[in-house]
Amino acid sequence: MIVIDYSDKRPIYEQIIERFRNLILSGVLEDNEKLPSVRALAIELSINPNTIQRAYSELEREGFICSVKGKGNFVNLNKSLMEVEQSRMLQELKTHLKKCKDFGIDVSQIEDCVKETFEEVTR
Amino acid sequence: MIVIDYSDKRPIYEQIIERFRNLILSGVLEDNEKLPSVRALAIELSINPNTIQRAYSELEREGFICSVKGKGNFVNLNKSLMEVEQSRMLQELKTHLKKCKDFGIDVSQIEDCVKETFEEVTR
Amino acid sequence: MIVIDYSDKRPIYEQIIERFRNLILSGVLEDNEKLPSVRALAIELSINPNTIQRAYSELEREGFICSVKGKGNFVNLNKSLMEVEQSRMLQELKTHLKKCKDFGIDVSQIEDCVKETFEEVTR
Amino acid sequence: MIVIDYSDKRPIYEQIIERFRNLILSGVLEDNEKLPSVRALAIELSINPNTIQRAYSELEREGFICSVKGKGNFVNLNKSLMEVEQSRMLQELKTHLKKCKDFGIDVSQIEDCVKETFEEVTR
DNA sequence: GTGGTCTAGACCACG
DNA sequence: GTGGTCTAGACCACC
Repeated sequence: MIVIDYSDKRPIYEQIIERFRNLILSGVLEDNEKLPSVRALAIELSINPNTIQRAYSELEREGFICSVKGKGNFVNLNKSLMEVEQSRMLQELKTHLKKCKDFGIDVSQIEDCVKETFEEVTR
Repeated sequence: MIVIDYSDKRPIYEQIIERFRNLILSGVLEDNEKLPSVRALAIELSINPNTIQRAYSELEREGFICSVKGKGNFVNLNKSLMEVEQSRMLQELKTHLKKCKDFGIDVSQIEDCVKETFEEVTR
Repeated sequence: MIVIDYSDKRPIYEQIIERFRNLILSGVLEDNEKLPSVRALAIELSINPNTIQRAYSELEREGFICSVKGKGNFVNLNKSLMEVEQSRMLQELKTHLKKCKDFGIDVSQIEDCVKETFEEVTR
Repeated sequence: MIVIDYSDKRPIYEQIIERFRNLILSGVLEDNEKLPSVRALAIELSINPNTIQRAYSELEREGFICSVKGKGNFVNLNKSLMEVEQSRMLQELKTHLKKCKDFGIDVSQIEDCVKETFEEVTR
């Protein structure tokens, strides 16, 4: 479920955070579903439990999961969170597009990209 | 011309690199144009000259500028470099679009974004 | 009567203790009134009976309830306990007010707060 | 400047956070002032640098300080932050007052408390 | 068993 | 010298 890319320059805990965020927002992990325990995941990924702990804490702070002492960590999906996240992504996309424009990339190339990505849905 | 954002978590030298790269690729800095000297820029931004030096070295390594001993650093724009950069950006865009799709963002919203950005060109 | 808030970071048993303390001190639960049995409450809240037991034990130790073997747990309201509790709350309030002052909050704002809260009594 | 209370049940890092928050919001630490370095403070308080680091990270996340790699941590006071914090405190106060009311504490006692606290200002 | 905190000590990137 | 990340191993409270 989770893969660590050691060639990635970002810290491990951040990779884990992003991965879970995606799994939750894309619906792979359902609401209230239990996440692997701190220790179990640490062993599975052969990394230190502290690193997992840190990732989970951050995810809880962001409202993606809910951690209950003695019980575990649970997915905490709520609509408003998804909306916030989506608008954040669109904002990022705009910045990116602006940069593409500045670099002289043509609209048609962008549109091809979009088509290509979203046609995969119909497959 | 160059602004440092201390709230930005990226290292200063990287901010400078990205800024120059953009200025060059977007055509604001013309081919063979002289860049500010290491010392002058360091004073202007009130940062360590080593940091500027590091940015310039990296830019030279990437082929964006050309450093001439005793004379200064000069923009070194060449076509193939631009093409490489453009294809890199499109690749990044694809990754981003894929993520948008996973998060349930609609194609129409993306298309609106694209239109919005590129209509600014005609203004 | 009792609600558990899993997003609350305090342990469950403490939430239960506080809730009962409030119910007793505010007079909702009358003197000598019988509390729900450990097992019944555990089932109702779908939590471990041990947790309820721990809360009841603590409440007994503090003198708020009285546990009678084979019969159940009963509210044990006595005047001195209320006075102790009230002075503790006033002490807490003072600490809080001190902090408000340090943060530059004006007296008038505090007074408005007080009025607002206690006017509700007359409704 | 910072004192750790080991009898306090809250974690050390939280005590440090709260202390700095107060020092900043009450104006003892001025804007852009440099905080003690992670290691220096750790030695001074004879605790682990990681614990200080955690406190500083949290303070940065909350927007109270700004940490710059290789330079240090700096106070980052902005008005909106203070307003948010003040309204948060008033909200807390309301909750507290509500509880006092429920426990049968008289308005006059509260008002005495308020007077007592704010008269100290004129001393 | 679970999560949460802390220590000790190491390594890295940055300025 | 600065902050940031990670590991190893420990202890605690909770359920």
